[in-house]
Amino acid sequence: MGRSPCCDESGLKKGPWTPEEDDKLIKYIQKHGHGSWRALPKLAGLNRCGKSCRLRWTNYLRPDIKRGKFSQEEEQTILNLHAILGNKWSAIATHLPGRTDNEIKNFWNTHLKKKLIQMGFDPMTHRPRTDIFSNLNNLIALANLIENPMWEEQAMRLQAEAVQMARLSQYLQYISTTLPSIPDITTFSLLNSPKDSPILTSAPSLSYFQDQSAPFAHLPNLQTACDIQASECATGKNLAAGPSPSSPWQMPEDISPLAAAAPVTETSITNTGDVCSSSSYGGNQMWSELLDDPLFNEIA
DNA sequence: AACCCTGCCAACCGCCTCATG
DNA sequence: ACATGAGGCGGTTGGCAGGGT
Repeated sequence: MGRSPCCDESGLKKGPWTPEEDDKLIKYIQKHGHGSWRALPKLAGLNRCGKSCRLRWTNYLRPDIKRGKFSQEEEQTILNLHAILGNKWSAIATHLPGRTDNEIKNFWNTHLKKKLIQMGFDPMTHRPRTDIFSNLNNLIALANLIENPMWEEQAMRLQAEAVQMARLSQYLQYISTTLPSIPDITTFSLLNSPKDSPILTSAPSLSYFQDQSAPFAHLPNLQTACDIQASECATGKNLAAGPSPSSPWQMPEDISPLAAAAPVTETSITNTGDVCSSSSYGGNQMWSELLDDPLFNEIA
């Protein structure tokens, strides 16, 4: 127990790594493997603590690391997994080959968290924020739309089309990527260590995804709303790529909520009375939550 | 040109878990 | 059962780069 003393040792170099140090570390590990990280710095001729070497290797020097911008797909996966796992960056990283937990954590903190907040979602719970200020834009948009039925009609139509495309995409993705492992619930169970997994501590059943306690249970169900048959997707078999169609994040690239972040608050509000409205950003449920919010009632 | 602000990301810190004796 | 060390993890920070004034 207790913290590792290695970094407290004086005389060891800290801060950014030089190319020479990188070179030494790479050459040593390529030749001998990392073995004991604690012993490695001495053996490799580095004036660093083992922890620093390990971090440098796992986060930067490892040959299988994928660098550069996160793809839309990766972004989607992170959102989906974060909704289930929370800040379990290492668990999330296992589903993004070539990405490190540190990189994902940074990406989350600098990009995705902000996007969720901008969209009116709580980045921790992935639920619509119900405080009045975070929904102020939604309220304003709603007020505008009430006075503009033409726009509403247009938006409803567009959104219905988008939802159909999303479902089709999910279905294709499901067929192409997940079909070989249909009975394999490990897609989900892998998301977490066994002791933490709600799946494994309860009966490992697909019914989990329909359970109200499931992470996405609070989110709108596209299937019932829009009468599109893709029930297979609803089982959440392709969770890493998209937990279930009930997730607001489960969208193809071109119409992902993030890609469409700006119009979302408006289009989703537009359809508050439409059967398809729940397909984005919480839809009816989001508004019922908002309207049920004591703060809202107090102001009203 | 100089300064300030903001965003980004590599690296560090401190705690936790696990393995071992 | 307990103590200890090593590795792993998530949160935080420091410094750089780029943009704005």
